[in-house]
Amino acid sequence: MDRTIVPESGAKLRLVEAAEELFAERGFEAVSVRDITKRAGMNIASVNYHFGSRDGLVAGVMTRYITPINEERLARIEALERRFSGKPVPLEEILDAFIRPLATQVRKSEMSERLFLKLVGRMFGEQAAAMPPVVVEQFKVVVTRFLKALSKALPDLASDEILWRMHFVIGGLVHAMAQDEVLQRITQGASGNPTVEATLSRFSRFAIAGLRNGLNEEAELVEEAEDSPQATFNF
Amino acid sequence: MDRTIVPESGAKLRLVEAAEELFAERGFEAVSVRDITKRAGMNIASVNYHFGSRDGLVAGVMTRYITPINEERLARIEALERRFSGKPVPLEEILDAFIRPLATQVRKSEMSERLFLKLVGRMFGEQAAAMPPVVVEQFKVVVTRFLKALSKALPDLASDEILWRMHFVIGGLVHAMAQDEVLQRITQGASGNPTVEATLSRFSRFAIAGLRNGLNEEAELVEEAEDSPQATFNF
DNA sequence: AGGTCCTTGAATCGTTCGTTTGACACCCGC
DNA sequence: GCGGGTGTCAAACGAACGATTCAAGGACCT
Repeated sequence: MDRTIVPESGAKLRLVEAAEELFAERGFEAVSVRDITKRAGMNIASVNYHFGSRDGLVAGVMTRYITPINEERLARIEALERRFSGKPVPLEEILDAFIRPLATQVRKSEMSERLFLKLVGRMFGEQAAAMPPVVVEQFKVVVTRFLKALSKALPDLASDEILWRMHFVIGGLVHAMAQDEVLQRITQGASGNPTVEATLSRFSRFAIAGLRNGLNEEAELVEEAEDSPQATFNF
Repeated sequence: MDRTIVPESGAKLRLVEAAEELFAERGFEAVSVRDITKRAGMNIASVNYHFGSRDGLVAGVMTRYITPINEERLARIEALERRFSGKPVPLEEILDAFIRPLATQVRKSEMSERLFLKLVGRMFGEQAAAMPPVVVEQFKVVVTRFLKALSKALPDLASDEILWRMHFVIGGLVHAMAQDEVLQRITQGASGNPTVEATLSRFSRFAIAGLRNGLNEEAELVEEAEDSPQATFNF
């Protein structure tokens, strides 16, 4: 028994693939090992044999999907910093390096686009606390790296503020990915069936504006009252 | 037995209050009726007696918290439209009418600020599908009403696009509320312990910029390639 | 052919879950 | 003072859960 996280043997692979689909469809907590092994056409004991426990399988699924995304993020941001050789990388490029890996990895997946995005979205929405330490550590590296790049791109913003805005960005991203049926229900299907590319593109434009908020603007339209900017959130 | 949604009798109230705290702390699915009745100091059967089922209690909790928020949202947007008498309401005011009720209702709550926001955040993040029909219907009204106001405030934006951006806004809001420990962990506590007001204020500024993106801008800094704006999300 | 290791099979473990039951106490109007 | 709701109680229900057990299979090497 090799209890490696990323599966290679056929049996482990079949289990993760069955688990992925079910997790994406119903959520992590609503799927039992019996559901998973049934879909995979395997015995109930196989999960515990190959992954040690149900949590081990969950960790395997998460690692399998988040690791390549974060690796591509790091590769992209490093390439950008090399390309701009010390100079600040434009905000658009940084955010692109953060979001685009979701689109490129979805193409490599066996799952449909919709299920893939739901799965990744659910990982943050429901199971942020259950992420395997390897993934958490990797995510810390990603955040640190991107924070540094963002600080150079937005020199007038405190790093606290950048972190907050990144937090909002991630939230919108996760929500948009995992809760698409909310939008479908509210709009009664008026928004069509957008592709992953289109949705992420739409989101990118939204997020960039939010990240850059308050900078590089003429402030000619913001008729805000400037008094007590901290005591109220009336802008 | 009165199986009304919003509790009035002492016993029902004690149950919802105990349930609220536990749901906020651990999430909806991780709390059993035994946990709830134990904290409330009541018998296991009391949940089924007073609410019909565990789901009935969940619905009661949701209704109790979301209903006043949505009612205040509607009251605020109607007051704004009256005040501006047909003219477009400024975007800042609209978003304020959407977000501020979270802050005003949190003050009326018995729970701590942090738990309250986590609870409301979890309702959308985990349990969007389990919302009682009353709340869903009310939320549709809110969305419709705010969409109309936003369409007038952002006349150059298609209503599809506005809906998408509202979706992103709600996602960021939910994520910021429910997943605050993610930020805490990543920043290692460097961001301090912000108040609800400060967090919502910070978020409002972010969201307004995202909503207004592409409009009222000089576009002097956006060095985007204008070709094939749909096929890629590289801006 | 025999032996070893890896993998699967069916059955079952103990636990926890939401829910139900039936007895018991209380209160209040007739 | 007495019957009929109303609420609470301990106890138990059946179902589902993750995990474990142990025997049997099967591949591979000597």
